[in-house]
Amino acid sequence: MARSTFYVTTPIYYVNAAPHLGHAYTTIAADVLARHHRQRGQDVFFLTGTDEHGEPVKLAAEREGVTPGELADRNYERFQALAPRLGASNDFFIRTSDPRHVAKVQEVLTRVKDNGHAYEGVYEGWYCPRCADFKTEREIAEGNTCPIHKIELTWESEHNWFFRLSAFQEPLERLFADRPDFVQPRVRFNEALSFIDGGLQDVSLSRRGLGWGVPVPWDPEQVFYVWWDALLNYYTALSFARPGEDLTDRFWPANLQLVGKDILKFHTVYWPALLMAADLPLPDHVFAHGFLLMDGEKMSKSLGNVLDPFEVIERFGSDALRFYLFRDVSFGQDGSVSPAAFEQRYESELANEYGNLASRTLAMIGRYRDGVAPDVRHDPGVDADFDGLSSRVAELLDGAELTQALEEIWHRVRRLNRYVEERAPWKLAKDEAAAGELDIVLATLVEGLRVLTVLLQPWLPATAEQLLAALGTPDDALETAQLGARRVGAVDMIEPLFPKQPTDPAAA
RNA sequence: GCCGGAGUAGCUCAGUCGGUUAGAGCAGCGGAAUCAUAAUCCGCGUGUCGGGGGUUCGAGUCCCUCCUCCGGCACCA
Repeated sequence: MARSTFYVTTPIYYVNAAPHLGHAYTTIAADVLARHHRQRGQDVFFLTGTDEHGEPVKLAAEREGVTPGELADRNYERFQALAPRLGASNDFFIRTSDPRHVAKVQEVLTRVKDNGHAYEGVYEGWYCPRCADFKTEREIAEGNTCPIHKIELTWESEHNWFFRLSAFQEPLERLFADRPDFVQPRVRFNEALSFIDGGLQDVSLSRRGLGWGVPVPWDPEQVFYVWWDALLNYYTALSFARPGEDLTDRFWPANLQLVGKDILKFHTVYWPALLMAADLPLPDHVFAHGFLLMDGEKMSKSLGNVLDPFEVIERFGSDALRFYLFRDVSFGQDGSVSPAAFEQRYESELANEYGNLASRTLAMIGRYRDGVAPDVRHDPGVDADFDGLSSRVAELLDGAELTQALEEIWHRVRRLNRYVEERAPWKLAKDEAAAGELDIVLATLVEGLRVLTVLLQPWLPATAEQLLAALGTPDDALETAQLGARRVGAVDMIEPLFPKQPTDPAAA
C-alpha cells in the first residue's frame, strides 16, 4: 500500500515576522507524521525552511536601514533555531535565498516558459511609487492612498510576464474529480474547487523593478513573483539538501504537504498548475490545518494572553507543547488554546494520567519485585483493548488525523489506570498465594506502558526515549507496539516524567 | 449576493451504511482505595440533538424550508 518513502513538508516561513505559535504548530504536526513514518521503517524526508524574497521583506529592510539579505539572514536564524527547540526532526532547512534554490527555480520556470505557459503582458493597477508595487483593491487605503506610505497612488501599467493559469482550468477540474483526497480536509477541498469552478484567470509570473527575488533568466530586469519562487522550494530542496546527492527521484512527489488554511489557494490551485506546466508530478496530498485561536479570536499579541511556545517549552518542555496542541484542538479545524487550558491538560493528563501511570508501575516493580519486571505473559484480559491499536493509529495518521490518533492511544492510558484499580496489586502483594497473579499484573502494566509509549513517541519523543530506556526496551519501531512484542526485564527508577508545576499566576 | 461548513449535556466536542434506553472528556456532587507526581478508580445527566415540515415501521443521521454563526469568492509570502 504505502510507498517505502515518505516526504512531508511544512510551508516555508516568511522571514518578515518573528516565529510564533502558528509556525510551531505546523512544524510539530509535520514532525509527528515524519516520526510516525520513520517508526514504520519508511525512508522519510521532512522539509521546512524560510521564504525570504518579496516586497514585504524589502520594505522591512528599508525601514530598518539594512539590505534585504541582511534582514533575511537575521530572521532566518530565529526560524532555524525554532525547529530543534520544538523537538522537530527535519532533515533539511531550506532558504529561498540559497543560490542553489535560485538556480533551480530559474531552470524550472524556464521550462514552464518553453512549454508555452508564460507570455508577456501588461499589468495595470494602482501603484505606489515608494513601495514600487501595485496595490490590490483591499490594500488601498482611504482617499486612494498607500496604507504604508500614506501617499497617493497612481494608475500605472507595467509590462511583465504572466503565467497561463487559465490553460489549467480543465486539468485542475480533472485533478479534483479524479483525486477527492488531493486536498484535505474535505471542507478545504470544496473551497479550492469552488475557486477553480469560478473560472481561472492568468496571474503574474514576474515583477519589475523589485530587485529582491529570483531574476527572470530571459528578462533580467524582472524577478519572479515571490509565490512561484516560494512554492518551488518543495521541489528544489531535494536537489541540493545532501551534498553530492540528488534526492529528487527518491522523494518527489511529496506524499504530504501541510499548509495553513490561509495559503490554501496557492497550494491547491497555483502549485499543481505550476507543476503540470513544468511536467512534474503532483504531491499526493495537501492538508490545510486550521488556526489556533485565543479565546475564540485569532491570536493577537496585543491581548497579552497569547500562548507563547517558547515560554511553554521553557517551563514544561517541548513534549508538553507537542501533546497539548493536538490534544486540545482537533487537527484540521480551528480551535482555542490558552495558557490555562494548557496547564489543565498538562496536569490532568500528562502528569496525573500518563506520567503517574509510569511512576506507579515502576514503583510497584521496584517495591514488589526488586526492580525486575516478572518474566510472564501479560493478562489476556487486556488484549481486547490493545488489539489493532497500532494499525488503527497508523490508519488515522495516514489521513493526518493527529488528534483522533492521540485520542485512541489515550483511551488505553486510561484503561491501564483502571486496570491498576481493578487488580489492586498492593492487595495481591500482601498475599503469598497471589504471587503469580501479581506477576501477571505487573508484567501487563509495564508491557502496556511500553506499547503506549512507543505509540506516543511521535508526540512525546523526548519522554518516549527516556522511558523506553528506563524499561530497557529502546526500540520504538511501530511493529513493537504490540503486547508481548518485547519483554521488559530490569527497569530503572526515574524521576516523574511530567513534574507538577506551580501555577503561573499570569496564566489564570 | 453566490458557494461551502457548522448549530448535540454548564464547557469542548464524538456520533461510520438511518435502527436497541443519544455518548466521551472537562467542570460539579457523593463514595472507594492508598502502588503512585495527594496522582487513581467508581457512582450521579428530565439534553425540545437550532426552529418548522416531510419521507420511513423507525431520523441527531435522509429531503424541504426558515433562523443563527463561521469560512471562501484571485495575485495578501
